[in-house]
Amino acid sequence: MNMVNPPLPSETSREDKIQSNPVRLGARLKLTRQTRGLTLKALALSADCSESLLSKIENGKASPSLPMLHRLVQALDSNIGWMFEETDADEGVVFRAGTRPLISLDPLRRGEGISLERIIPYSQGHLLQCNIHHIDVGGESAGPIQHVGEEVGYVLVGEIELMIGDKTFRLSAGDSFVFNSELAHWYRNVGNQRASIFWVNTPATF
Amino acid sequence: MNMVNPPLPSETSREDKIQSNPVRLGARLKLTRQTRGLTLKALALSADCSESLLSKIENGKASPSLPMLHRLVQALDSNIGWMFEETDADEGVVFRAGTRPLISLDPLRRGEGISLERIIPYSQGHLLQCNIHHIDVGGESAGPIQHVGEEVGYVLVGEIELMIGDKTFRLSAGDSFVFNSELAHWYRNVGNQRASIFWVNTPATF
DNA sequence: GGCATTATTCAAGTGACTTGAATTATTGTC
DNA sequence: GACAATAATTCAAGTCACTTGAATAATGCC
Repeated sequence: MNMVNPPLPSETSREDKIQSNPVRLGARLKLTRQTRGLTLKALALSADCSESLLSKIENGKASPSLPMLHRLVQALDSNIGWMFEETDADEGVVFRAGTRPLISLDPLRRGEGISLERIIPYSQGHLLQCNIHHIDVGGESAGPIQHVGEEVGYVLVGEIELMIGDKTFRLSAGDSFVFNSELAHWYRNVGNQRASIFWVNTPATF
Repeated sequence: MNMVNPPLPSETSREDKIQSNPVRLGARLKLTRQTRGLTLKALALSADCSESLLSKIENGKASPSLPMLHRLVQALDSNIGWMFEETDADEGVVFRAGTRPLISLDPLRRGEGISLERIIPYSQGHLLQCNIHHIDVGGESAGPIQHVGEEVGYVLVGEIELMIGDKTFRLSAGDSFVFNSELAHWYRNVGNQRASIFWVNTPATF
């Protein structure tokens, strides 16, 4: 190695050290927050920290302390483990039935008796969000998150009542729907068995 | 009808008169602008008007003069006609199983023994494309159309072989996949019954 | 303890968009 | 053609989500 020109000490090294991990963690946190339709302010409030700190964490300019991270994932109704989960964003991913990550949602935020089965893993670089919504008998979604974008779905099994805007539909297995995400929407299992909906939507950040 | 309490004259009526058409035109314009990735400022610049006017037009608070509208669609590389075209894009659309338009595809272009069932009607103004691919026994897709974007799918019934990039997967009912549209992809029915795949992809203009 | 490092906050700044009052065109009516 | 009425357009100010930088509080290491 050239002794006259030793490796630059500052510049990148500092940034890199900060970013090596945090940049991915940050991105994951951001994506999670956006998926939940939360603003920095809102998350900051429920995780009890400042808006600006969140901004820095999400952009890899700071890495949260463990207690902080814990409060964050809690507020996001996620868990620390899978913030670090490895995923392959740009090669194809195939998931077998029954092997997909299952997420139980905060009833207050997302609804009663609903769990999501992830079709598209959380990782950077995905354009779409896709989950199978499993709705227990009598379960229903909470207040809708309204955002720009579009939603498509297909009822795999069960009987549900779906409200889009001011209209109500009763859907059975095999029925499908599309609507603009800005329309208020809400659903409920009205059958006597667990219902499943294959649901795709464009992210809030569009 | 009660003559003592005639319908309220002002309040809503004025708003409604303004909004009746423009609100939809505005929404359409906004969607188009967003699809093009333009900001209000940018569009205002190239259509030679003020940012605030655009905001009002998009929100149905004003309706553009014809010259103005012309400059707008020109800047958006669209045309006035389809700004007024009827689509079910803005209200939700529900399709019952078995009532969806079925399209048999040109074997040369799309493949042998494949027909598509439209989940999202083929009208402009939709962000997503979505179809159920029905593949006859032994049927297979033709050369893939490669474009930027993302694809998600879910095997509803049957056994298929799916190639993504340089990998091959054998999928059964309930399995799902996601991949970047730029990767070459191809599929084939390898079972002994008709196979169906619920398939969503982002348009090229994403 | 003292010192460097880094997490965290506060306050100010930016960019995209919205709103309201003021101005300019358009339109209809006599 | 003139005169209101009405609505299109602009300017300036306001809001909202987010980012940045300097200041402060923790933390860990010697």
